[in-house]
Amino acid sequence: MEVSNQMLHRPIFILPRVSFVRRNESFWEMPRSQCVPFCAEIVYDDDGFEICVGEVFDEMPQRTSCDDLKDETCIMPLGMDSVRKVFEVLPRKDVVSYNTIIAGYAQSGMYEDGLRMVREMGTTDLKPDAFTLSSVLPIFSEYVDVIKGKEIHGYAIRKGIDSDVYFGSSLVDMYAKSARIEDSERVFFGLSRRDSISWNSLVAGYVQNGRYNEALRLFRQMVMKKVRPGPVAFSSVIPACAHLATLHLGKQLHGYVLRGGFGSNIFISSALVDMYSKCGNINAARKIFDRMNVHDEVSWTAIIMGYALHGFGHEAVSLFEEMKQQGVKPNHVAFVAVLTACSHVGLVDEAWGYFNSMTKVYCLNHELEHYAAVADLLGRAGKLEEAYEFISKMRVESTGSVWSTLLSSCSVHKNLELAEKVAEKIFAIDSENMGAYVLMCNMYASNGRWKEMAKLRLRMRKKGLRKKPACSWIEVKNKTHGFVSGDRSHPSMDRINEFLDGVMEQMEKEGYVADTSGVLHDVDDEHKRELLFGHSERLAVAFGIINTEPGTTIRVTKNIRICRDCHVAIKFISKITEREIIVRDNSRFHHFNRGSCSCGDYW
DNA sequence: ACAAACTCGG
Repeated sequence: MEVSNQMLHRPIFILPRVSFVRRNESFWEMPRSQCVPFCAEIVYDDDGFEICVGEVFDEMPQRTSCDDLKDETCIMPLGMDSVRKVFEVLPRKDVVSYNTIIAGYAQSGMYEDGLRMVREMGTTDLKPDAFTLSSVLPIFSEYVDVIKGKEIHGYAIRKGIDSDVYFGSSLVDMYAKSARIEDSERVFFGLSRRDSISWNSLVAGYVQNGRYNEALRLFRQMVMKKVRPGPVAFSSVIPACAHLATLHLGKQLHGYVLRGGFGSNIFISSALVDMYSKCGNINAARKIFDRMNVHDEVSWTAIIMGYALHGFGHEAVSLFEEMKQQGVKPNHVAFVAVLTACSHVGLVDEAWGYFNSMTKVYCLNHELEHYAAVADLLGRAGKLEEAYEFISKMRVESTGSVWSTLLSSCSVHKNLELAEKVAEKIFAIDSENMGAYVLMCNMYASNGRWKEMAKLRLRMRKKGLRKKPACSWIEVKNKTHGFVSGDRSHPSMDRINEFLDGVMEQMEKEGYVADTSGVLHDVDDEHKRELLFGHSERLAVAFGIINTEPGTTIRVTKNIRICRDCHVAIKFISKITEREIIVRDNSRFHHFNRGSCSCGDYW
């Protein structure tokens, strides 16, 4: 097989950072009888985590020793060279000895050698069996070579070994890693026997393809079928909670993990750190991080990114320094995290230092993500021209998305002239970039340039592009409620409006003036204000307040950036109702408390 | 045979 450089550096699938929990598909809306809780809630105190006893305690997995052993015992593996020497002097080679050496090569990442052995095996009378093929398939998952993978699948069908459990799991994984999740499903549901690894393969596959709801649903099915999830299952499924920002599910999984005795597994702990921070609880994330025995670059990155997301850039930067001090070498993801942290608080000089140290000290290439982070940083800091120059001179091919960040900065800093220039760049690369159309429409609207706006809208319509609705969601009593901007179909709509009207009066007394500049429509101010009041984040916040005890923290997640006026309004609401309100938009958290926001209005 | 972190924009 020919392996080009490009194949080795295959692109990672680009997945949405936040997914909306589809109302009809979320499984926590299943009838109570079908709903087996993973365990009771976690309780926090100063000493750490306590678990309440749940109703299905007896069903919980007991501590499995092998996982903990792996971390503590040091087994010196034989190098592949020695294995090869032993293999070569074998007087009689059979399928088993071939399988052993092929698996050895595949697991040590020596793919070419592995494949060579398969070919060599073909020249003898020996025929590859299910074990051979399960070792070979991961090679093609790694290369995302679905054509080769399918050849093997076909061969297995002819040999009648395609329903083998071992082989089936590799096959599910191979299709999933090649972004063909439907094929994974087909294979999985066609298996005559499934073990915990086959279940895990599909759960992990769903997560890798951004199908988080499906992943959670399958995980639940697995638990209900009494297939006990092991450590690998948890490290696959917890990220799904992180992406969906479903804190209560994540907490339940955490409880399950502790009971199963997987608490010291570094994969799971890192996933939990990430989950808690993405769900808005940075303190819990820190607590788990501090309790870990060892930290690798992944766990450091998770906590650094967590602080970055929450706007604590200085904390993030000092953790990055601490990581280096402890001898953990930052990789390119760690740099993405620290640059993001700088960008969220405007640490321009520090960011340049890190950006330059990547190539000069750590021999890491600047990748698109790093350029994007710096471009974003410059844009947010108002250095629009500098950002423009920077992106133009990038040493990787620029994408519409990097320009989009700048376009957004132009809109924040109200620079229409540059915005038009940037928008043209975007449309040249990607003529169907929705974000750019929407932002430009917004900018024309706020400048009262209705004619240009109408022209742009016509262009959009001709291309058949439609604006994706903004939506927000909130968990109340273990149920997720979604709100779409302007959508009045929620059963509690009357109470929500009543609440908002009441709070509005007080807000105006305290000096709130609606900022209607962000409203896209050419309508009078009164109507604009009404539109603002239909914004999804406001509906979700209001719903949360009227349905929870006084003093409860409100956590809302939104699929796009929080609107400027809503940001002001929620500050007032937090003061008037004496609530802490945490809004997660697509790029960060806003902690509203006593009339101010943790972002310091820098976003 | 299955596992953790990844920028920005709408």
